[in-house]
Amino acid sequence: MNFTVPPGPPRGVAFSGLKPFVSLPCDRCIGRSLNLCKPLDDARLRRLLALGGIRHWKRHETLFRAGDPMASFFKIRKGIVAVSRALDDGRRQIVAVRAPGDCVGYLDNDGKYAFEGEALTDVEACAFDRRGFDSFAADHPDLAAAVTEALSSALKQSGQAMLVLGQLNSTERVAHFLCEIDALYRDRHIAGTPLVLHMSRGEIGDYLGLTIETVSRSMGKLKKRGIIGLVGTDGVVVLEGAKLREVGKVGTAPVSAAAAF
Amino acid sequence: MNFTVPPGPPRGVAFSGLKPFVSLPCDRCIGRSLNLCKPLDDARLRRLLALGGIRHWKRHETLFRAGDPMASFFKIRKGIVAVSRALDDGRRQIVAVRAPGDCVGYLDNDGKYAFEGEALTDVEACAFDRRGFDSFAADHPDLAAAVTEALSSALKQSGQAMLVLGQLNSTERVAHFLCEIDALYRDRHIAGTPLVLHMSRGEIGDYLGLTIETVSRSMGKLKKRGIIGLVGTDGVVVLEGAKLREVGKVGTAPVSAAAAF
DNA sequence: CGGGAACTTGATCTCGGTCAATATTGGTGG
DNA sequence: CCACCAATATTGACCGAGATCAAGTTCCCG
Repeated sequence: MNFTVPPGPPRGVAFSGLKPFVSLPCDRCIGRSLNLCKPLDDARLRRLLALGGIRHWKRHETLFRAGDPMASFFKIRKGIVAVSRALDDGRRQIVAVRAPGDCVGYLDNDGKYAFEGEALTDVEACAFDRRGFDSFAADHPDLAAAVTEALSSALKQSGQAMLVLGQLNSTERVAHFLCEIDALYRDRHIAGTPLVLHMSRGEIGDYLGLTIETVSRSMGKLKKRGIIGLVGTDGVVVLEGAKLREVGKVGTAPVSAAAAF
Repeated sequence: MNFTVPPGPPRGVAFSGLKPFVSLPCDRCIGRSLNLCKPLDDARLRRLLALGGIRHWKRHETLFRAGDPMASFFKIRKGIVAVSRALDDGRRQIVAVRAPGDCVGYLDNDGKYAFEGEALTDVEACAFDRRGFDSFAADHPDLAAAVTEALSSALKQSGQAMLVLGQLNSTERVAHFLCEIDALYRDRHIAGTPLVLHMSRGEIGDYLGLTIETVSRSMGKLKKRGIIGLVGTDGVVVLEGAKLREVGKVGTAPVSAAAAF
């Protein structure tokens, strides 16, 4: 899979393909997801759409790789993406889990992707040429403000994540994680009962700075305490939401939508 | 100390007081620090300056408190500021260390500061009314782009910090910290020999998710290996920079200037 | 100098990592 | 639909890095 390949279908198809992208209530248009008050008008919409094309990835495929030259960033339409950073020796840290409406692959170091993006599920995303988008945003203050808002939101989340990694013990971390995912999926209307994590124990471990075994044991503790139930290998039923939030030290601050990374 | 008090001296004084802020080569004007290519022209400069006033804090004083209603954010002129987040039970995580040229107190949740800002040294900073700044930036695309750049930079740093907290062991973390501070102070031209940390072992611990004792022991290990020397309680001589970066898993990605938080 | 705060050092304990089975699970093909 | 199997998760035993508790020791600032 090579992300530098010209993205997806030809223009006409891309455009019609993008249509539900901006009209379906359950999905999110670029405007809404970036917290603009009003939808983009036709001319602006057309221009913006011309920048992007829809592409697909299967679970475990890479959307973008740290260090590779950046061409475009991605707005997730369907599926979950893990944004991560790795060391030479194999250790890796997932720094964010992103869902439909979010943008990923926006951050660069000197024209190279700063992080790695991996599909946690099958993913459908819209690729936007970074340069084109930036110059477009430069002419549209409200869009630029939306980008600022998204970045601010991501930065607040990162601060919270640092608190989790630096201060919480293993069970607290797992509880926090479950609350976070629950809130995220709820916000994007992809939550079901039970909650489907779409992440293996190993991936959760890479997010929380824990091993597979510790994640498993912490889940077990929460289950034994009657706070959650486990369904299969990927499903979680939150039985005692308040208790779970208490254990996970989840404050009242809401998860904000459409963060970039 | 109440940060909602009208900031600093009267207008005229504030303006003349701000003058060196934009002209001294060792300090940084708002334009340069935000990575604008050109200095702000006179009219814009005047307008922007009208928004801010200079204020001072002593070591350990609070610039802004999480949850308090946000009035203004702060651009550091002198000194070091720790941005942090705390739990009810006293645990706290320093999420960033900021230096002259950086902005702090920019992030809010629903009009309330999202983080806490504490002076690690005596601090001089320029307070800008957030609302006024935002509306000003809305009319000046290059300034908005600079804000985006600063936020992006901070977000990349946060990702790196998550890797440190989640994956590195105690000695690696301390080595990484020393490299980071060294690079930061160098970038802002406040580095000397030896390097003066301006942070107690406890503060370093709150930044790295370690205890005072572990920070001390890790420093001792690095000293015993001949990688650093310790001068007094706050001074560090980097004897083997390459080795230190290797231990701290410091990549080639540069520390970028003027991050916001 | 003198005294209090900060740092270092040592002894012990504990949580989470590591290594090693064992058990589930979910996907596949008969 | 069921049996099988490879992948994943769970569980157990043990170990070690870092936390905790407790003295010393150094440093800095009046």
